Amino acid sequence: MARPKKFSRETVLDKAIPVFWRYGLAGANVQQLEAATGVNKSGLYSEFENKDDMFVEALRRYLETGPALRILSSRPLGLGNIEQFLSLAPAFSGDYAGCLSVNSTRDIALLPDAAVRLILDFNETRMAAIRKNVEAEFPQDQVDDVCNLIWTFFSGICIDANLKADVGAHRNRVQAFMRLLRGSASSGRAEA
Amino acid sequence: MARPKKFSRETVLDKAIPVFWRYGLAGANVQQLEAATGVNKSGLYSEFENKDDMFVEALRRYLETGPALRILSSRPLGLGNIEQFLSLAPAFSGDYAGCLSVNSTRDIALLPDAAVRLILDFNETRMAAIRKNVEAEFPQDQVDDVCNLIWTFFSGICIDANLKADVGAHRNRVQAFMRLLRGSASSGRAEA
DNA sequence: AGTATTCTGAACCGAATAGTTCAATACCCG
DNA sequence: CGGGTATTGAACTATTCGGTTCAGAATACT
Repeated sequence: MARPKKFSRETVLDKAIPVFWRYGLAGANVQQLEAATGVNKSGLYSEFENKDDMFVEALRRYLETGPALRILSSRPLGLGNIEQFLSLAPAFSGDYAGCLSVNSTRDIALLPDAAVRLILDFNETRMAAIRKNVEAEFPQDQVDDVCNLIWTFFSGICIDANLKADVGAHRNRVQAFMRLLRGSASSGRAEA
Repeated sequence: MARPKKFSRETVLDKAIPVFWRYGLAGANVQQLEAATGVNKSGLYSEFENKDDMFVEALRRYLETGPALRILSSRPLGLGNIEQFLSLAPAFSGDYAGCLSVNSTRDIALLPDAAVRLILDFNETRMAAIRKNVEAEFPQDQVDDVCNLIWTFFSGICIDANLKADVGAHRNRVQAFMRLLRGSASSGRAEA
């Protein structure tokens, strides 16, 4: 009957993600999005409202398909999951590293409301997932602090990844941080 | 003889800094810079080559006048300086928070070479200053790791500050991190 | 007042931008 | 083959952008 779709919304978004990742919403232009997705401007604008919409949908897909929540909810809960999260959630695949969501918090002043909401909402659910793992290993009165430390550390890793995507250095840093956390966990329980 | 200068290069840069800080190089436009500095476009372009140049000079001035190195080299060296650095270096003055340099590493793909060099160079000297303080309190084999932790934590703080500039939460996070560090320092020395 | 300098305002330019439109074509399937 | 949809290409608009130019106003000193 008819010609079938050559591209799916999802694959287009997957290819648009690295562009926004690297250049941000303001820094990315439609030509780059055409080149990266392999889809014509006409095609893009038939699938998305505008560049902002494209960005929001890319960010949504990024957050939905990313490994963070899956990693953080795997059993058993505990610092093992945190280590996995810190190791794997900031992607180090080929060209780009870090995290689109963390990068985007830097651009927060320029983002459409929908994107800001996505970021804030996901920050909450991600933090809740982190917390469940922390609660499994730390006394209650330390949980807040440890969660904040983990999140801050994660953000720092992601930003630094823009500068140099060095897998080895990344692993070392995560391990050093985990040693610190584990030391704190055991001494914390010893005190309790 | 002649009309004296109404604005100085330095005050203009000081007023331009928050604009780049908040919107980034790509996200800031000349109109915003005019409004923020109170200087006409003609005036700006008589003082600076172009927008890129304005950004580079703003970043340079930011790094030169910022408190980081001063804090980190005050005597005695040690974790006290680190705490001061983490507490004060990310500015929380009024509207804007975080750090222009950290924010700019997110935009690294769009920055002029001179800006990239500024960031990398200052990262090195800043890291060297951090290291001197760490060496005063940690056994040699832990120094690298601890330095990386501190820097990563700092970056994380700065990025998160774009989202919510909460002075109280900031202080709590720094203190929690310092507790962790101090615990590690004492146990590290005990082991040695 | 006269003069040298600073600064502004506004007009202007070319390039790049996001976004629209539509005719032409590629494609699949019955 | 032919009908119908997916996609492209290109032309086009409108806006914004960075950047230039320059005449004239503001200012301070002699």
